[in-house]
Amino acid sequence: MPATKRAYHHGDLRQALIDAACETLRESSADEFSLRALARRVGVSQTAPYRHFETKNAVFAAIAIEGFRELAESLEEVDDDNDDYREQVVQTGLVYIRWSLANPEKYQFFFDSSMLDFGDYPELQMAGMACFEVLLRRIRAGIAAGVFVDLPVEQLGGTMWSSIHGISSLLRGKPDGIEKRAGPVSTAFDYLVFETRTAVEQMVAGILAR
Amino acid sequence: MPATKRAYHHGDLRQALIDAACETLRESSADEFSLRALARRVGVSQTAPYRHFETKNAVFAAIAIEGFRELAESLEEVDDDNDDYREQVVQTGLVYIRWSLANPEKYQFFFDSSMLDFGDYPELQMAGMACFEVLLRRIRAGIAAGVFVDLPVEQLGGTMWSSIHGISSLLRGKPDGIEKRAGPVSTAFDYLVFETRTAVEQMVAGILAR
DNA sequence: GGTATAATGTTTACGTTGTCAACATATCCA
DNA sequence: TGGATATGTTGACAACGTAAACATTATACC
Repeated sequence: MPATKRAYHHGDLRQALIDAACETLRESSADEFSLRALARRVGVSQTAPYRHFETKNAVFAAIAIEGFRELAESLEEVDDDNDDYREQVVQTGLVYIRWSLANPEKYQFFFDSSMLDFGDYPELQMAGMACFEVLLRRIRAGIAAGVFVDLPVEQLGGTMWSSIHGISSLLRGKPDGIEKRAGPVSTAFDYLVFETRTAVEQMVAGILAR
Repeated sequence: MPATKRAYHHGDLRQALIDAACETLRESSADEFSLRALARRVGVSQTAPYRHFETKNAVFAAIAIEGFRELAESLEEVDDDNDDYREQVVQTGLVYIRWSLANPEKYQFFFDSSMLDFGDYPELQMAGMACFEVLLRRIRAGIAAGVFVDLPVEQLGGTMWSSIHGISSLLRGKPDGIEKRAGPVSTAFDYLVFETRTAVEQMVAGILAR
């Protein structure tokens, strides 16, 4: 199937829908998102999307899957060709947070069960696990090297992922850079200003061998 | 306005709507929530809710406000009439997590900007801040006592709140008790089993004076 | 190459939703 | 007591998710 547009058949409607959906979700919130408006935006009939997605939520699932894969790629780019496991995990956290803030339209579906039931999308589960594995791998190396406390990697991984996700979640919607950035998502919480890097370092400090 | 039901006027429709909405939200997800169904459930006409809430989202805001106040109450119940500030903060975290898991229908709105723009509801901002203040107060005491690192309380508070929220968020929807509990929200992540208390202790360890 | 069949698109239709306007009834205060 | 105000109902509208029936294009096999 060539990439050129045809009059009737689109060419790659599925990906076009995902891309347009992401654009829409950058402009307005997910609960105002409409499949019909998406179809209009792409220039197809209102039921055309149903040839590629079973339901509206399946579009969200596809976006989340794409997101997990892109995030995994970003996490892989962190240099782990050295012995500073502490710094590796700090960097992994910072890249995670940076990515989540740069791609909120995808990240919002990662852990929001009100929109998406992961159980309905096995591919989504796999993509999420693969992403998490990158973090686990680095923590595992750090445990083996005696840098982190000698507990099951799942325990330390759970602590770290929770913490990092917590920051991403609370910072969502904030406009400034992440080096110095307002706290929770609401403007009312703006008096709570903290440095992201320091926060991540404190989180990692919690799992260091003592 | 007496509490008895009248034929035409309800008595306390506003609270009845909030309560029924919470029940509904325990049974199904927020994106299937319908104002009309809510009205039906309470036994009033489909536009009656508009005498008490400007929009559907205002119902969510009211639920979140009620939630923040209840959570603040729970957090206050933690014993802080002692000098063990580390344990105080650990307990605060555990109570927070426990409450969030026991009241997911309210907690889901606390930081989900796709459902709720805090900027639209100043009362919601205030309620959230009041909640967070309880944690800040205990951290502040710990800093003064030299138990936690000497950094701005907003910094440590940000780290702790993010971390704790992260756990709550990832554990949402899990059925088991929190002492030993599966990880992220999806079943696919169930291989990631970690102990909540240990995780919170590790998080607090990250802000201890060294 | 020509044709059956599958893939992909459109039109039409239905029931539900959020919300507005107009109207009805109950409560409260002068 | 009566008029203002709070609170309820009825009816209407446009938008939505999605199913069914139909149209067009691509593909696979002879």
